[in-house]
Amino acid sequence: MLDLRLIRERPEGVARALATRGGAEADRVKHVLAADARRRARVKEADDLKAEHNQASKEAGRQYRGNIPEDVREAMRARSDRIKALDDEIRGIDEEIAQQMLDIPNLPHPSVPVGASEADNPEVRRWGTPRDFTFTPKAHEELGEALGLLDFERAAKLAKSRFTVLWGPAALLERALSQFMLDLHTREHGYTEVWTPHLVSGDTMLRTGQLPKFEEQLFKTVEPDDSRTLYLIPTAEVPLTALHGGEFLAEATLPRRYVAFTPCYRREAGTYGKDMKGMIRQHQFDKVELVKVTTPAQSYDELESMVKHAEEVLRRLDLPYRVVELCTADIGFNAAKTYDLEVWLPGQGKYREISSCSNCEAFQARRAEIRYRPAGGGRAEFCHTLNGSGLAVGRTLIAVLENYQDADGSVTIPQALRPYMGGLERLTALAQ
RNA sequence: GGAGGGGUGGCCGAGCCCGGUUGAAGGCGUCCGACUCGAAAUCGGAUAGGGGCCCAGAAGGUCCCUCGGGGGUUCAAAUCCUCUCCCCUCCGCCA
Repeated sequence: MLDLRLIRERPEGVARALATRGGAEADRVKHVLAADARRRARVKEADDLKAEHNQASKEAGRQYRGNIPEDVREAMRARSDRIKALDDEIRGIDEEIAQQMLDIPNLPHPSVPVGASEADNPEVRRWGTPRDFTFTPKAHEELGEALGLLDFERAAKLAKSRFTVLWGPAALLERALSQFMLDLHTREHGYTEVWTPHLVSGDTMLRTGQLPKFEEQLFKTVEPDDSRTLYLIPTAEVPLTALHGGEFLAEATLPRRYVAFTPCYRREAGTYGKDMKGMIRQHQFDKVELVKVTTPAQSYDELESMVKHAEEVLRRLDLPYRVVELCTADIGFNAAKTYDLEVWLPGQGKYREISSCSNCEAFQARRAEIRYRPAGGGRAEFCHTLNGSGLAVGRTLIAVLENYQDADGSVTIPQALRPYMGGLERLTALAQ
């Protein structure tokens, strides 16, 4: 959520910045502005009336000691009713404003390149050299199925498409990757590991910006009675960021650096036909997620280091990748600035997203009311929140399969993972 | 599922039976000052959040709202009624 005060003070600037994202949200600024003006007029009216009423009420109590004459009562009741009516009206306007505000995306940071589509995302750097294959590298789904390790048919039988069953060493590889990443981030990068609920309330989803706008992307529970429905998390960003919702953090305890391994559940509505083969785009996938809660002053330094932390995973696995900066048209709803990590997939012959690291500035903190108290005293301020994949485990598994495949269809296990796989050096066809 | 207890300011905790002078005692924490070479201890003071208006703005002033959330009673509600959410304890059940 944006700061309403900012909209009030610099409406054209906000509208202009929003327009670079390409959506129609800039128009909402006008509506908010108009509603806000109406609201303030009503609030003033109501407040004046309340001041009068409170004063009179106190005096009446003191003066009549409980025996208030009927005519005085009558007058007071009338005023009380008028106040109630005004409050109702204000509440209506508040809802109108909130509804608009909740759908307005974050403002891109001034450094974010203006662009019209993902084609305008500039490459920041590249690491590693794609391997020179002496044979035609296979796509992971072909490779995995041939080895009997990836099973899409049975997954579809169990659930539907966009699910995968991992057999034997592939399941182990998924687990090894997860643990490798967690160890790296907790032991070397200073993150605290957190285990959270995977089902969260609608309020939590609202706080981190998933609701109300992206409801169709979420899986949710169906409750037998009228009790609250819960949503399956689409990313651990949700529970990790909302962790400190409504809290005041001491500045000395910032930045908070959290890492969580969780499954992620996404409906992938509107992506029919996209990435239908293999396990690139799934309804369920594992991810090691990094989240930071910082002060505004250090949030952009923290973004740079977070990207480095995610990159380190790929470096240790010796997987070629590049870093791109998302342009205004491509950054997500919550983000002010985002870097994507794209790993080289020989089977597709291109770089594919494997991590996305964003600084959301105060956008989520304002929704979730995550504040900090400045060290030198003074009023509490909203924190800045950041999140990044470190990394998407399923896609990392794909990258390992494709980059480490050999001519005979087997796959070499990267050195860094062997300790996590009982010393296993190679994936070969699973006999069964 | 049954029975009971509770949700108050950054934190802890009183107030609720007997509605008004309590936006809220006390403690902790934090900040400022004194003392000190410095610190601790001690002493003095300050310290909820949000919103409106005045002010160019800050400072400051003033008013309004908020005692889990909604609704109600009342001139007046943290205090009474009601619905609801959450937490805790005991019993039962299940893992």
